[in-house]
Order: sequence, then C-alpha cells, then structure tokens
Amino acid sequence: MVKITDVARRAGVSPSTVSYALSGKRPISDATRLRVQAAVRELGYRADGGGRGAAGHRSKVLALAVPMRSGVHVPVVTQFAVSVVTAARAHDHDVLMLTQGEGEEGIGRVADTRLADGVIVMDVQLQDSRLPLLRAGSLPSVLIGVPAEPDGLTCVDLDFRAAGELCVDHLARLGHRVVALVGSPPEVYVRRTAFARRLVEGFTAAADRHRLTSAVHPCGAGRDAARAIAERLVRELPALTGVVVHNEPLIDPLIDAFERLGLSVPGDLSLTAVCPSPVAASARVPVTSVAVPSAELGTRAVHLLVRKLSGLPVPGTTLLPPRLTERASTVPRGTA
Amino acid sequence: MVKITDVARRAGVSPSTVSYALSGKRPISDATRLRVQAAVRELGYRADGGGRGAAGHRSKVLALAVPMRSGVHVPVVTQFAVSVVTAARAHDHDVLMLTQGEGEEGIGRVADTRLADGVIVMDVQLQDSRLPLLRAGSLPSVLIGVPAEPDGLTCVDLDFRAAGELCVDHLARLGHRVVALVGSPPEVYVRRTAFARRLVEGFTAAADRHRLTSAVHPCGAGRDAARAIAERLVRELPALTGVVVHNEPLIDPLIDAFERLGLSVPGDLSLTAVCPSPVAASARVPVTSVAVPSAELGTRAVHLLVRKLSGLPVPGTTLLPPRLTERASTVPRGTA
DNA sequence: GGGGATGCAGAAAGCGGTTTCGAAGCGCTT
DNA sequence: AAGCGCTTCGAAACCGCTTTCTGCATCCCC
Repeated sequence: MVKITDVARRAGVSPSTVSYALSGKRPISDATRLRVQAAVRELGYRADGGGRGAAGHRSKVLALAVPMRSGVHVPVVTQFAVSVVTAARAHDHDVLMLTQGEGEEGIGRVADTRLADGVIVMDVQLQDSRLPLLRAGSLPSVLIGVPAEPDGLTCVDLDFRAAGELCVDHLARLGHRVVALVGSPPEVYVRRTAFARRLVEGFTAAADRHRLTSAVHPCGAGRDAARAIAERLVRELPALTGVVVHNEPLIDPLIDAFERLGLSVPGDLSLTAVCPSPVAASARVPVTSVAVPSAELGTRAVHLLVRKLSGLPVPGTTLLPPRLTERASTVPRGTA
Repeated sequence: MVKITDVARRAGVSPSTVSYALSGKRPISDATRLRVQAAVRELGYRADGGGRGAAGHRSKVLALAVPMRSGVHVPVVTQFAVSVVTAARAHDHDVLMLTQGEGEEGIGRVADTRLADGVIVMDVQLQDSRLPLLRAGSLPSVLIGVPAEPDGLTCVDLDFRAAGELCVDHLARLGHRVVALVGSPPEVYVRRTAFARRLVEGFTAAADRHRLTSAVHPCGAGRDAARAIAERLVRELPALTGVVVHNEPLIDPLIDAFERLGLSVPGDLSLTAVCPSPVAASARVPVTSVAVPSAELGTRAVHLLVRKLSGLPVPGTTLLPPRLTERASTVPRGTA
C-alpha cells in the first residue's frame, strides 16, 4: 500500500504538505503542488479511507436510506439509487446503502459510527419516524420527499400537488367532466406517504376548481386489482371519460381492463399518468404523463448534501415544477 | 460522541481492555467483561468507523459491485442487492454500492482506499474485465456468477446449465418434441454473460439428448419484440409445443403474443421459465418455472465473504441445484 | 537597513481506535 | 523463600491521515 509518507518522500516534501497540496486547504506554491501531483500519479496514491476518517472527520461516503417498504415500485426506487450513486461519484463520494426495516436504526448507527458524512433519505412519510433523528442534526441530511413539517430540513421533490392539478387541468381543457384518480396501493396512504397524499390533494383541488365530478381510489398491484377497480369505476361513474393513474405497474393492466369492458383508450377514455417517462412511453398505449424525474431528484439531493457538507447554505425545500408530456392516450372528449 | 476512553473510565478499566472485551481477541475475565458491556450499554457506545479503519485495518463494510448494464432485469438485481444488505447487517457489516460503468474503477478504488473489507461482484461475464483485479487478491471477493476460469476465485450461482436441462427434461417428459428457448436480450450474449450462456448450453444439450427439435432465440424487451419472436417461432417451427423463457419482463408479453396468434398457453403451448418465483407465480398464466433464488444467492455470497474475511476456508464454486415448480403453464402434449 | 507583514512548508500533536509488550498477582513446586 | 507458569490487565506504540503550531525566507515600507 502506498501511503502519504511515500508520496512525501518521492516529492521531497513533508506529509503535511502532501495533504494540503491535495486538499487545497492551504496555499501551496505551484512548483511544490506540481511535484506532489506528479508523485501521486507515479505511485498511484489514494488516501486511505480509515486514516482520513479518523483524523479528518470526513469519510467521503454518503448514506442512502431506502426503506423498501411494500407497495413501492422497485424500478423507480432503483433508478433513484443509481442516480444518487452516480452523482455521488461525480463529487468523489461513495454511497452506503441502508435498507433497514423502518430506517431509524441505520441512520442512528451511521451517525454514531461516522461511517458516512451525511444521509439521503427516501420514501418520506408525512409524519416520519426518522425525522426527530434528522432534526437532531448529528448527521447532515437531505430528504427526497417532503414531510408535513419540513422546517429545519432540506427536502427535494417533484411538486406532486401541482402534478395532480396539472393532470386534471389537462383533462378539463380537453373537455372531460368526470374524472377519476387511480392511486397507489392502500398501504401507501395508510403510511401517509407524503407524495401520494399530495397528489390526491392536487387532484381534488383542481377537480373542484373546474367543477368536475371526481373520485379517488387507491389500488393494489396486479391484473385482478386493475380489473376490479375498472369495473367499479364504470359502475359508479358511468359518465367517466378521464382517468389519472398514479401507480406505475398498474398502467398496462388498467388499460387492458378498460378495454375488456369495452372502453378503449383514448377512444372512450383519456388517461394520464404520473410516472417516470420511460414507463409512460413504453406502455401499451403511450400515455400522456407528468414525469417523475427520478434521476434529477437523486442528483439534486446529492448536490444539496455536498453543499451542506461543505458548509454552504442550502434552500429548505426544493419543489420541481411538474411537466406534462402529451402522448397518445389523451384526446378531446367526444373524439372517437 | 462517546468514545472508547469514556467507556473505559466508566467501567474502571483501560481502553485496551474495552477493545478486547468487545472484540474477544483476547480472554477477559467474566467480571470485567460484564462491567465493560454494562458501560457500553449505559453510554450507548459505538466504535467509530474511522478509528477502527485506521488502526484495525477493518472497516466492517462490504462493497457490492453491480454494473447495471443494459438488458439486466432491474427488480431481480435489486432483490439481490437487498438480500446482500440484509445478510451483511446480520453479520454486523454495512454495504457500499458500486455501480461504476464497467466496474473496475470502483473495485480498484475500494481496494486502494480500504473503504471496504471485501467485495461481492454481480453480473459476471465469462471473460470479465474485473477478474485480474480480483485475482490479484488485494481485496477479498465473492462472485455471484461463474466466469469461464473460476479457479482461485470464490463463486456462487444457480446451476444454470442444469436449469436449462431441467426445463427441457420437464417438457420432454410431458411429450413435447419441438421446443424453443426465448432467451435474454442479444447484448447479454454478446457480453458473454455467464449465466445466460450456460442456460443455453444446458437447453441445447438436453434437447439433443432427448432428440428434440430445438431452436434458441435471444429476445429484447417490449411487446413488439415479443410479437416478432412469437411470429418467427410459429413460422419456423410450426410443430412447436414447448417454450422455455429466460427473460423476466418478456413472460407476459410473450403469452399475449402467442394468444394473438391463436396459440393458447397451456392449451397449445407449454411454457416454462427460469426466473424468480414471484415473477412466475404472478404472470398472466402462472408459469412452471425454475426459480432463480436471488435472495439465497445474495445471502450465501455474504456468508462466504465474511468467512473469507475471518480467514476460514471457503469452497471455490458453489452451484445451487435448480428446482422446478410446476404451475399452470405446462401440460402433457395433446391435452387441450 | 531594521521591523513587521506575508507566504510557504516542516515537525509534531492529535483523531479514535487496535495491538504489542510487559508488569502484576497468584498458586504451585522445590 | 525463591522460582516458575499462568492468567489478567494497563501503558504505550502505532495505524495513516489531518491540522495546528512554529520557523524561516521574502517582501515591503519608512
């Protein structure tokens, strides 16, 4: 193993000079810095993580707390995780995965052992059990998702409320008067998962504003659940012509189910979704959607966290404005 | 932050005694050990990761290298990752995620910086560029997947060759005489991904042994690809009655595609898959399958790695025997 | 040309653990 | 009572890095 003293000897300077030349924490003359850099390159030196952690109180590791609760859509979560890792690497950090059941234990451990310099928290509930720990501030954090009381925390998320409104606005503009939201699995609402609730609020508010008839239904995964919800919707809302789906794996089965009931998309029913673009674009019928920009959220979270770690000020809550992409699944009402 | 000296003072012993009492690396009298443990509990002490890393040359972190190449099925990969994290926690280790493009950089870095004590390597190719690095042995490793030359390495995998054979045996026993394998996306074979190739070998060998007519086709993702492959199969093999699918996201679309061509499963076509059980069980038609035991593989990999880390001997290659579960998608030939 | 600011770099003191080394206590034998 | 082996624990060195503290040139200005 090549260590800092090796580099120092090779460059003809002291270890401390090497440290400073590399970290830039104090001015080093160009001549010396260049010699050090050359020595680093020639020897292939890389600072030992343990040594740095012990002395510098910085491990260059970020933790990612992803609970993996039931009802979450795995590919979306993974997309987040991958974008976090990629962004972290761009900032010369690595990522430690925490999947702890409810997540508190993991965060506490990371804080106590200083295994990571900060943590990115996913799948945030309105009242999240991890919040007190994060507020305590022993470990810098960024949340992906916004809890009920976000003060004192740093949060990033898609503006799900606006996303819900945007979908309804779009349907209303196309002339649809009766709309339904097919949401996430029930357990997601029971947990009071922030983004799911906010979408419902936006949906309802916009529907009221436009004086539409509306309904909201959570829905579990699977073909059978899709069929059941479709049947129920046509039974309870015979005049239904607009549907918003907030449930990635359900899009295709739902289109299927409606077609079996004689309702084609977009012929009889216009359908919009809130989901990552690839999911919307590759559905049976390409679906007009508000994109959940997982990659961008992950990247932003990392940016914010590293800013925070270097002591720079960060905004409290960042809500990305939703953007709707029209695809084949929505048409003006009455267009056959 | 409570440190080891705090614990030592509280227990009325020296820091070294605390260290030994906790690590068990030298005998400590019961009385003292109990006092130390009590102090640890009362103060909520947890050893600082950096300090331990610097001094003890052990970080209690395992790295997980998961390349995230195109064509891999995300939920399956994630399932692996989650099981690795869970198993690692059971051994008091954390997991660092590496998703580096081709993965060498990450492994090199982890080895050099001693960020992790060992690495678990996923998605192994027959000739994998990461192999030389792993063979060099600067970082203990376990591979999930078996490369062409596994000597000197520790590998775990499902016996995909046997899995391929098992599927064909099953179909042959049911009287099917013309069988096809619908495989993973072409790029997977081009990369010479180990498990994909092995499955093809097993499939072909068994088909020959049973003197079946057989064909092998890679297939990309998506409904269109499924339709294309189905059409091609019925055109080229009109007598086809048995299909093996080794491509998780394609199972449903493929069943669809066959039905549109007037071939029902299992009425006209018996279909078996190699995929995780949940995928098989929740398909449109529950599919007879050989399970890919992702969770067990992840767990085993961790077990092996921690054994290795503690200097215990480990087997070179562990191949789990495939197990076939019969579901609704396979019936004897001629059964309508 | 003397004295204070300024810039650069080395020596040494940590960081929070682990591990080596050695000392003390104790029960036996001789 | 001295000598020996054994167990049990503390002092101190050490891990590899960061950071503080200090020293030494240089530079500038009156």
